[in-house]
Amino acid sequence: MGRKKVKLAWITNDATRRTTFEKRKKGLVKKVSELATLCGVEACLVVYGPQDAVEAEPEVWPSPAETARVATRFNSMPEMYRWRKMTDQEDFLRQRVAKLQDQLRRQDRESRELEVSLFAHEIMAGGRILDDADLNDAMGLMQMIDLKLKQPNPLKIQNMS
Amino acid sequence: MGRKKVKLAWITNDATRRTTFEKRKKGLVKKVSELATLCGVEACLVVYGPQDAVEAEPEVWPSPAETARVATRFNSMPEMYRWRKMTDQEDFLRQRVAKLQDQLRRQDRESRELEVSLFAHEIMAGGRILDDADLNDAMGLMQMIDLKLKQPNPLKIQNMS
DNA sequence: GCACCTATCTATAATTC
DNA sequence: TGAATTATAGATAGGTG
Repeated sequence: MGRKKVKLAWITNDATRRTTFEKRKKGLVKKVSELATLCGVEACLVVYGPQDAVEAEPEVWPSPAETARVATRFNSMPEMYRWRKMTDQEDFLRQRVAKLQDQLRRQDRESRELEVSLFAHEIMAGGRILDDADLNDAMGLMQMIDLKLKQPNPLKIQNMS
Repeated sequence: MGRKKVKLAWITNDATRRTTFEKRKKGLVKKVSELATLCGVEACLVVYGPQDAVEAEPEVWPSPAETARVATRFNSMPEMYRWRKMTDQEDFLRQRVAKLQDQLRRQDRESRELEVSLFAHEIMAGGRILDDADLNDAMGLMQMIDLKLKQPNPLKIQNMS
């Protein structure tokens, strides 16, 4: 995407490599955020600076808290590629959710998706004061979790962390 | 980058959104790998599929093992150190969140129930089955939310995981 | 739905200030 | 040294079979 085609190999020139790094890192963050927004999916990106750099802080998207959450979720699923099968319970939940999602789409799809995103982000990021309405959301979630806990669960997966 | 300029917002059309998701995810993986090669840096990318998808397998680069390593490295960093350089992303998130909060306030009781269900689904979609430890974590989260509710906004970011 | 196509839009390499 | 500028390579939205 520039004046010349670039060979896909380590850039030996220090200045060029550093410039390229900063430019592409920025573009990458933008792309990841776009994907998350456009498609409403969860994603995270971690880019460490050069090893020789004094500041070894990584560029992260989205916020570190969110990233840590996604990363933890990833790490806690050593057998993640076997999640095809699901319990009757989970199936039921998915059906219900699917139905709910249909309703969502009929009403106010856009805003609703954004709301869910907001709620998840906010709860995890913990960056602001939650109002009563939010508390209700959280309470509702807690009830659901609690309910699920109290039901027999035939497919118990170990959590590594 | 196509026939038309795309609005940076959730794509409502299911087919379009899915196509875009697959295309961009692929492009993103390529970009991340290029950055790592060209600049000799460590980086990782995790992209989850739509929450309503049955297969909850995330797209991961580099290999899952490598990603887990980078993610672990990230998670093991001291908290404050991690937060330092996130100003831009945080501001971005906050702006988005502020806008979303407005919409959130307009929701009626019924829609709230749907949101909670969807949020719960997001958790379930990860394939996790909550156990007692998870419940305790959630309870802790709730306490924290409650605390925040009763205190003036400290504008302090905290890690809840 | 999926693979391929290509007009356009973006990202960015090289260059300039 | 770094912030613009510009020319191109690259990514991709909408279309086709």
